[in-house]
Amino acid sequence: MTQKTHRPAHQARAQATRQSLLEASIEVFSTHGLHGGSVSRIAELAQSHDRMIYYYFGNKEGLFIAALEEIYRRYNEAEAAVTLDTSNPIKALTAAVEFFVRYFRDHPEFVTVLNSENLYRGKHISQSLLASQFSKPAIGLVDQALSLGKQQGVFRAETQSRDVYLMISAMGYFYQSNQYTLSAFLGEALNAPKCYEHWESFVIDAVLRTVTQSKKH
Amino acid sequence: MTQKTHRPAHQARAQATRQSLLEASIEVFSTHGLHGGSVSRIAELAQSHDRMIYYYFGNKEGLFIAALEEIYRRYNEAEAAVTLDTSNPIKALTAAVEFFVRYFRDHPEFVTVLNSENLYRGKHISQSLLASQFSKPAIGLVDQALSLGKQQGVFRAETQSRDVYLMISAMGYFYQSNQYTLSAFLGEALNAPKCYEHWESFVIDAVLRTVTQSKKH
Amino acid sequence: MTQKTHRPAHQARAQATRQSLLEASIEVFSTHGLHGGSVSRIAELAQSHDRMIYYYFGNKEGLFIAALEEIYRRYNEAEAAVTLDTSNPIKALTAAVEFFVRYFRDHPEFVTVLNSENLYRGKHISQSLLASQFSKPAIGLVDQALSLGKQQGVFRAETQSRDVYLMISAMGYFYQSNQYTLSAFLGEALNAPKCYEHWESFVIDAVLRTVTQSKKH
Amino acid sequence: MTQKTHRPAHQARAQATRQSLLEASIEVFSTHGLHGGSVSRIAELAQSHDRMIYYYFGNKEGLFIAALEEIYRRYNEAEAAVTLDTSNPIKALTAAVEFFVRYFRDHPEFVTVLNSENLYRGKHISQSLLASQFSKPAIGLVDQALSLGKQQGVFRAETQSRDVYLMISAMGYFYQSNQYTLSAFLGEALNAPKCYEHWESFVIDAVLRTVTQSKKH
DNA sequence: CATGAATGAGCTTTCATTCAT
DNA sequence: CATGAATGAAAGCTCATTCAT
Repeated sequence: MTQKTHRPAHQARAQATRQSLLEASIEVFSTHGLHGGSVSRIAELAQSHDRMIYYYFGNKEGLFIAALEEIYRRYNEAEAAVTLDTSNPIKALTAAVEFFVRYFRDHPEFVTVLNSENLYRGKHISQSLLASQFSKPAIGLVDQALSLGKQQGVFRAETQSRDVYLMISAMGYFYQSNQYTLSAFLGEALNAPKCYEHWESFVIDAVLRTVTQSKKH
Repeated sequence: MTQKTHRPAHQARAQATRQSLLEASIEVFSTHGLHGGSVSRIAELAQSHDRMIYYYFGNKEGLFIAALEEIYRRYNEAEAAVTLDTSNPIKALTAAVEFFVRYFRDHPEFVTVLNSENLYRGKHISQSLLASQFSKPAIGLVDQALSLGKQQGVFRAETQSRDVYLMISAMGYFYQSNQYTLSAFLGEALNAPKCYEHWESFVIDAVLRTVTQSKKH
Repeated sequence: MTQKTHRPAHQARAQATRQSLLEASIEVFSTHGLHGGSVSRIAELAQSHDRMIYYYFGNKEGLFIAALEEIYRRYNEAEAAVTLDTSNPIKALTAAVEFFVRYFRDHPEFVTVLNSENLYRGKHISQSLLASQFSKPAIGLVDQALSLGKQQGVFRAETQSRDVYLMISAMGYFYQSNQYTLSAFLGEALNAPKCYEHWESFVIDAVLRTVTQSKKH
Repeated sequence: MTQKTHRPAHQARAQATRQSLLEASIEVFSTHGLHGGSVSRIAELAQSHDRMIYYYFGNKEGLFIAALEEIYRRYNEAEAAVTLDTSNPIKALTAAVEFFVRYFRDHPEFVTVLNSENLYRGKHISQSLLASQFSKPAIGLVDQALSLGKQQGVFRAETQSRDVYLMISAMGYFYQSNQYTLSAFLGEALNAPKCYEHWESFVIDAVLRTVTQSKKH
């Protein structure tokens, strides 16, 4: 019994250490990549020790997998928190687009860590046991809005949720992911607020035009 | 003067060494990133020596800049080689989309090296003197097709080439760049030919619907 | 007093833990040496924890000393279990030789742990309090056989038990200890049964020829 | 041509670096074993840098293999330098025994490095390309003396060089290799000069008695 | 009696880079 | 134009050990 009274304090501290390492790893991996981010820098940022990374995550790769799972978890969590207007499919789809575009803009670490993972050909996500959990609900938001619109005859029946989800993701993700080369290429700073707003409305427009029933008569 | 007479042979060999190092660096940087790709591996792949990298490119960063410029040069070159059907704007835009989507698919090194550059916030492209050369013609293909369509009243006048270029790039690039995480996420292999074809036609459809004049009366 | 009543159960469990750690340490030290064998591997093999090693043996060196004492104890125990034919000195000496040669063959951990101890110049055995206990009876077996032979006038009087003991040990130990380099060196596998038998009979022959009274007239 | 005049100085220095690292490795490996001896300690002792070990020997294991080959080379060289009295087989065999016993005594690094190699089950010697070179001449000395004695009818015809070589090696090697545990065990310092001399004469006596034709009539 | 958490020093190895010829 | 030699910093990881329950 004495053990049980003591353990919580122990575990709380342990959990704090683990969490700060995980947090630090996301920060470091997202700014330097898997290879560029060193365990010592992560440990330092977490105000812990290299050794603890091996204690909690086995090795650097294990930490990267944990970081990957964590950013996916947050992504899903954020998506699950969105509630759409179920009466108006256009409003609903617009809200969905806004969510994705803004999520990528506000979470650059999601974008860069995923790029790292893709550089290594997805070898870590395939090792993750939690990955399958995340795969399901992801398209949910788009699917919801699309189904609604199809029912009401506003959206074309043949449109696939998967394609629209990819379209939205692509346009939101790419804009954030490649902002530096694009800015140099196009000669304008893509991260300027005005620029962002313009892009967001363009994406909304493009998506709606893509899924909406053409008005013929 | 005597030097000049036997320079050519020298220069040819030197150029070959330089070129093979550049080629090898694109290969290595694209598969391991800037940090993950080591100079010794590049030298080995080029069947040359580390020292030569410093001789020709100053340092690793200089080599990366050169690699970056090279893949951009090839990208522009490929784009310049495309000739559009100037009579039919829809055909022309379709051809442009096909070019971009296929270029990203067939040149994964372009995609991964650009991702590396964006991870480092575009610090190398901004150092490049040749970068400005590449910035101009890039949107040309899209602009050409779009202008044509606008003239003929097929495409909406308010559509901007920049936005459409970004849309096409995003959809082509993202599909290639994130194929590994997406495949895990969606539960299907995105690099399967059928999958590719489906996506390509979806992108064409989406782009056309986005730029086309709605048929009202 | 209450403590004493439930001690036995506690002690039995404790003894089991201690014993399994000791056993595991012999296994690990004998295959990896003192430096190469890590406490974590020992703890793992014993299905216990690193911490227990410090609890029971103070530190890694203490564990090594205990392992050393244990293999010596077993060696002495095995020797004490041998009973010689007291009527026939040649048979007795032959039996003694067989015991030693076979003991080294069947207990490679004895050989390798002793090699480790000698690498460190006997610094642990000199710290052992039990070491003196083991020193006495060791030569007993050889001494017994030799004395018998001397009494009967079969063995030369000037032969010293110590020298014959060393001779037997050397030939048995070296064959086992250096089997890998010797096998590479001689081009034949010394651990083959036939090879072993040949060597054993050669050792017996050499020892007997060394101690036996020359037949002069 | 200019290159050729410069190279020798280069190579001489390089050879010196390589040699000092090799020398230092023998020293360190022989006193601490393969695992216990660290590359940094070796580099320090050689007044060079860790990095140079990897430059010249690939890795730690490569250095160990080189060290192993070197001590074997020296052993063979020393043996090849011995010239036996070809007229007197007893003198010749005595000289051979003396050589081996003294070689092990005077070259403890040979003994300890070989012990290390045997701890690792000969995994390095089997990787060595030079190993086969050393295997041949090794028994030569014993074989020479033995053949001579057999010709003259002094030594028994059925005695095998291999067995006698092993016998001599075993008695010389074991005495040196296990001197620390034996000293503790027997209660006397085996490395005392008097002790050594006694053992040497005992070995000579034992070997001669083993191979000599019994005087029957 | 046992165990999770933490620690700091040390390990082997690889890195990008420079020197001398 | 090219190459062997050298360098110092830093990488990922494992080590034996101690602390606090």
